[in-house]
Amino acid sequence: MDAVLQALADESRRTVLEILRDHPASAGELAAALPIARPGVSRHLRVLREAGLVDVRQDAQRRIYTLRPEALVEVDEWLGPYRRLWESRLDALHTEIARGKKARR
Amino acid sequence: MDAVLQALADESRRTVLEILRDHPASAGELAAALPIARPGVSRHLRVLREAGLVDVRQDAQRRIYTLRPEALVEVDEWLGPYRRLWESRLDALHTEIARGKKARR
DNA sequence: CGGGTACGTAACCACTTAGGTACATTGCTC
DNA sequence: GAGCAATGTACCTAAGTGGTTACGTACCCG
Repeated sequence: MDAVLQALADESRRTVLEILRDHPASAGELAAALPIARPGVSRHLRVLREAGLVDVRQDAQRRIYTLRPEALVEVDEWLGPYRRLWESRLDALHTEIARGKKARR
Repeated sequence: MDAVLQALADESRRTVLEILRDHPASAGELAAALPIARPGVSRHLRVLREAGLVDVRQDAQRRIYTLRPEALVEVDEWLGPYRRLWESRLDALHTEIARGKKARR
């Protein structure tokens, strides 16, 4: 969990994920899509790899990265207890609005 | 979003949120629950405040912090497109398992 | 085998961050 | 107003992070 959130805290890494959400991509492709140089991207990819957010497969000289969305399940689960809270708040808000409408009649 | 994820990347700050999930707490209480000194906690709280994750209310000398779970809606929304992916993967896995069972008969 | 391609890693620098100690501030109480 | 309690801020230091350039390595192709 910690590794995943740590990885997500950097925008460049989130961008990588967004690209991989569409299709697998080589390290070079990803580097081309980011405003930083290749070695930096390489390190970003390492972080994502170690956090379990991506998989790599080798194709001759190229390394093809693919998304492993399962890793985000952890975040989703962490969110669970908070989700209940904000949902009940939203419910309260809706009730309030409904009451407001009634009162305004 | 960035501010929120940045805040969540630190474990101490997540711990603060977990405490506040149960009940509002003063800065002092939170400091007592963490392994770091009060000034550090104060700074963590500032990050959380600026990310919109907590609210503060003043009660004499004390500052009472309360959770603002709505801020996490952003994370939940960001997760959306990935959730679809991992859910479809899990579906595929279940299908695979079902097929395996059939084959083993 | 020589050369080009696609990566990753090492070394280095600038900047940020987390923690601690010391101090300032605010508000109650006597 | 003096004194104590609760908290935030300033300042310092150690450690981590992101970026770059230079270099090493594996692989295909002629």
